[in-house]
Amino acid sequence: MSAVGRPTSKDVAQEAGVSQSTVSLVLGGKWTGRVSPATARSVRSAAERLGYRPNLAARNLRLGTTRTVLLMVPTLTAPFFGPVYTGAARVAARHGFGVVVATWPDDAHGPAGEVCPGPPSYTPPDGPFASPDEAIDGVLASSMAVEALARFRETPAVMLDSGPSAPDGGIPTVDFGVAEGMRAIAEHLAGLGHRRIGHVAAAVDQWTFRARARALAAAVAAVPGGTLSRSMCAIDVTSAKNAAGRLLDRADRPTALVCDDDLIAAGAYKAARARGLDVPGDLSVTGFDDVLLATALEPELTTVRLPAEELGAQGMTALLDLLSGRRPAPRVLPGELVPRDSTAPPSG
Amino acid sequence: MSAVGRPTSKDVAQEAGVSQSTVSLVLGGKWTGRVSPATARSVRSAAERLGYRPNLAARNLRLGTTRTVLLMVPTLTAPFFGPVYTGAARVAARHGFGVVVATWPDDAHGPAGEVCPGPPSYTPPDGPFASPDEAIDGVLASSMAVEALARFRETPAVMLDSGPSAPDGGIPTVDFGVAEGMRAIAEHLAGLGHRRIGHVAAAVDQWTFRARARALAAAVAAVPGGTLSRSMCAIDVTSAKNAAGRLLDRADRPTALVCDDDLIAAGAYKAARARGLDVPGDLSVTGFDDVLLATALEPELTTVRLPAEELGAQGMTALLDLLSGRRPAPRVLPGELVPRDSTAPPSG
DNA sequence: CTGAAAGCGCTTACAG
DNA sequence: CTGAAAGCGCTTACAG
Repeated sequence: MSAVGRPTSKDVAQEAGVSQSTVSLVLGGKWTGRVSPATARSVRSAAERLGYRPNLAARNLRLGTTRTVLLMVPTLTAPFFGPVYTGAARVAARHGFGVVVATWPDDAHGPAGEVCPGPPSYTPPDGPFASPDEAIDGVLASSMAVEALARFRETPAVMLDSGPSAPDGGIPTVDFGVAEGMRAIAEHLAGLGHRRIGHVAAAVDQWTFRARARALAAAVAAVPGGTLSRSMCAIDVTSAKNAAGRLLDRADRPTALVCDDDLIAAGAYKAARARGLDVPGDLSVTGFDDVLLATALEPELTTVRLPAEELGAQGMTALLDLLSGRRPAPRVLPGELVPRDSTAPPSG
Repeated sequence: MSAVGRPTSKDVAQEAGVSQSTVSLVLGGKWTGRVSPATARSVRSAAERLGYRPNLAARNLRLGTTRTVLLMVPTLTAPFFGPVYTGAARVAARHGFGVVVATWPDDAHGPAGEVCPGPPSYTPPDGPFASPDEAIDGVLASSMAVEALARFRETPAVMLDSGPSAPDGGIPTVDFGVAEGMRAIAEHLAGLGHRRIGHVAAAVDQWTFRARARALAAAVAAVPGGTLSRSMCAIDVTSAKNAAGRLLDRADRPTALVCDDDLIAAGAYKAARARGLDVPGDLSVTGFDDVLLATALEPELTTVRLPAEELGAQGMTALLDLLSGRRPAPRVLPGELVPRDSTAPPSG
């Protein structure tokens, strides 16, 4: 073994008394019929003895491939994206790929000028140098604008939860059946007898929220006597509470609040209780996504389950297809209505 | 530019009419005083024209470093670890490092035999080959057993939220002041007049939970007349509800339930309401962590705020120190009691 | 069955 | 100020 640092295949070769190429053959699993079993055994044991781990940079350089895929998500702080990662990583692992996560830059940059004194200083070189996370074979981009993919012009990519792409040679997509989900909610509420619906909508410029708003509007319009009011908010409890409150303070108060997200529904609960309104007795509330929170709330939330882990898994499958030269067809994962205890017939 | 694939520095050199080494010097930002400004300009513009991006594998191989750090967390599905990543990534980015995330293997492997037909098949080579995520300079390991670090024997590592390490040359650590936090909760409850305390404890073999149990037991023992009962559960709402229920059904029902985690507290709320007990009128409940859920619940949860993002940031700072040859001192981030509406004096 | 050699695309002495 | 060359540690034809 060389004087310093990790052992290389050369060190293993020397230890085993064979050539470096033989080591590579054996440890790469391509030796059968080319290397004698006895030699193979001795190589393996030498590698073991030295604690040999191959240098991935060298292999990647030689192979021109990294067997690594980048998953881009808006944030890891929202409860939705953990499962997306989990699903993607599971499928990737089965095919010998790794997944690295990147969040939008603004997620990685907190308020300026805080935190931790005295780390080593490093000035990134000027010039068009890549950040470390770009040694990848492909990218899985979730819940983003198509334009944001521009920097990956040359990289095989699949878009997740971003809406259908251009029909002509567009990027492969995997989406949720958001419109069907919203329609199911509207029909559920209409079936209970609700007519005055309020939409507590996320003020986030993403396809998924535009699709939700569009679908809800259409579905309510299809209900005889159905009316829709809307209030926008950020995806946090306080903002949602305020937005829901605005709807509840109207003269023609809605009997049901359709929320764009489970967290927003939590805010709606608060707005209701602050006004002495019982959920679901005086007001029905629905969520969207079915994250953990939905069953932690009381009453448990009627919502639409979006299979986030499946989104990651299907997206990774599509990307692996793409990397193998196939053209995956667009996929849509159905959202499923999960009726729980936050919806009931309107009172009075 | 070569017939196929991305342009290399050689292509840029040819385009600019200079040598490859000059390109490397210029784009690496090490040219001042060694290359004429005019040449530098022409190199830059050639690189731009060709859309040149350096090959990271080659650079890593040459430099023997990847400027990438691995963050190991138990799961990304729990709301706690997103912020840890965010804090770590923010500090890393400031120093030109990237962060890749790995979860415990069991997080990446769902139920067998499901999902997605027909992806390209790949059999990982036998032998001691690394998975793609191991081309790293160091590791940040959160909330894990020290033993699990064995595979990183040779890799600089910092342990997060895993308890103090061996005093002699142990791995650097960043921990939360979990014991102080638990003590603050106990004192808060004692101050309100509570004596019969129930502990709804996470049945998870991690330092942080052992420390919570130990600290709570000691703090309750220090209260005159204080008694502690305990019930264990998994960290999910249903399991927590059952465990809390067992405590509430005892003859000497506790007047306060101390929960190891905010999600467990949500289960405790449910157990209370199922028995017609008002929180906090009939029963005080406390959580731990202060995740989003804490303020989504009603009443809002009295809990201990653990600065998860700061844990990631401080951990990364320590790791960068370590990579620079310094020995970071162990750090403890204080947990802060956040009194909200789920605690009150005991009734009767 | 085994080994010598080329080459992936960089960075960095070294020579001029 | 600029270029030719070595070498990081692999994989894979190719020759024997």
